[in-house]
Amino acid sequence: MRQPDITKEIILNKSIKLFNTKGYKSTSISDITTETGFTKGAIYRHFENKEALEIKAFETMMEFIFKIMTKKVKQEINAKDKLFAILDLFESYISNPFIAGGCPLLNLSVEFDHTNSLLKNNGKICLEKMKFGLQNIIIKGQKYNQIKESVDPNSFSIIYFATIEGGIMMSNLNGNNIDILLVVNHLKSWIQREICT
Amino acid sequence: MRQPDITKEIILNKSIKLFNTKGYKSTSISDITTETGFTKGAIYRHFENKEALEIKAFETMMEFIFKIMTKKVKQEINAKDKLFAILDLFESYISNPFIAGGCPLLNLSVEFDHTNSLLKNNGKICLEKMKFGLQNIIIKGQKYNQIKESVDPNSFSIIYFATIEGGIMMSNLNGNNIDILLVVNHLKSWIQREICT
DNA sequence: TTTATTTGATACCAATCGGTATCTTTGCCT
DNA sequence: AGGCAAAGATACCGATTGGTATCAAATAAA
Repeated sequence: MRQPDITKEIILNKSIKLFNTKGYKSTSISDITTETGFTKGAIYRHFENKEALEIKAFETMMEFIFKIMTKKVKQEINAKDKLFAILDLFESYISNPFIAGGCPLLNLSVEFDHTNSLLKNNGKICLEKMKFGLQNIIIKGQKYNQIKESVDPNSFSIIYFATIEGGIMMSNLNGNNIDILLVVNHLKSWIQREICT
Repeated sequence: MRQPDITKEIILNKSIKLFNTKGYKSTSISDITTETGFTKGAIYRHFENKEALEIKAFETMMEFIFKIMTKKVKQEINAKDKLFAILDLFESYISNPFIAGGCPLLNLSVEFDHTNSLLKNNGKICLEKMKFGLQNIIIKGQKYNQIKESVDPNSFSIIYFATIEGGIMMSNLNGNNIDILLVVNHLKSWIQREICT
């Protein structure tokens, strides 16, 4: 029974897994055929070329992450709990990742470091979007007197995100979640002491 | 005038540049031939295969970084200044990097994420070595009453290093040193307030 | 100056890369 | 049931991959 929509979804999901673990360039079309069980004919029917598949894969991953984060954030009512909820998501990232292979944004930023590709630009946009979301938590928190007035939303978002990413990198290299756990707890204590009222 | 030692050094140095900017897998032998002006014959005379060249390149990069860091650290006499000296090294990393293409350890950890290659293991060892050096600064600092007794050397080294790596990643993606500068200043203020006596 | 050895250039190899043209099969529509 | 468009399999393409065998030139040893 042929189900083209499902076929496309399988190709996309398996590609996501491969791209985010092996890397974009290191994943060949035949890697995808062996992983999906479909042939090149099927892949190239649903996606114009490899780059289009890469872009769609990255976009899908980031949308997925944003969706999870937004949901968790909306469940909390005050700024501190929102920031903590995001940290809790990453705490067990290595042992129980919502996407295999680490942070797609980190992976992309390293692999397409030197290039001027479309994909790198999409990464930049996602980083901005991420920062924007974090800044909003701070700004709203300040409005309701939950966050100190002295906190700069832009600086905070950069430090918060950079620290998480570094923790993911180290945990990924070590193959356990000791490092990310430490980093998350450190951020929590910092937020409690220096950021919240 | 043939100078085999210099030839080998040129091949190694150009490979370092290419591996750390384009990535190991994405750098082909012919990339190296065009960059060096030498042919495959020359490359394979001096290095057994591509993997051997990759390993030697990574080793050389890390030795270089360790040497610079050790020198800077030894120039300072107390723990706070040692920690600050390392941060100063990274502060202008993007605009004036000592190795092009970002942190070799970060790059390697992302590219060889899923593998069990020799190279990834070398990365793990370097991370441990880096942590060991940072821990030593803390332990000696505690001995001379420069660092609070309550500071755990292991946790500190992880948080310190992770935060720097995250800053490098973001600055690399954005193509400027705004992010790493912010991260460095944040770490300095944290060290001043929470780590030093 | 002749000989031997090292160095690096040349020409090739099979395997794999991303991509395409073509063909069979499937399932929907009339 | 018959026709037809869409879906996916097959077989191929030129280019590039890491790697090797061989050869010429340059240097060192005699």
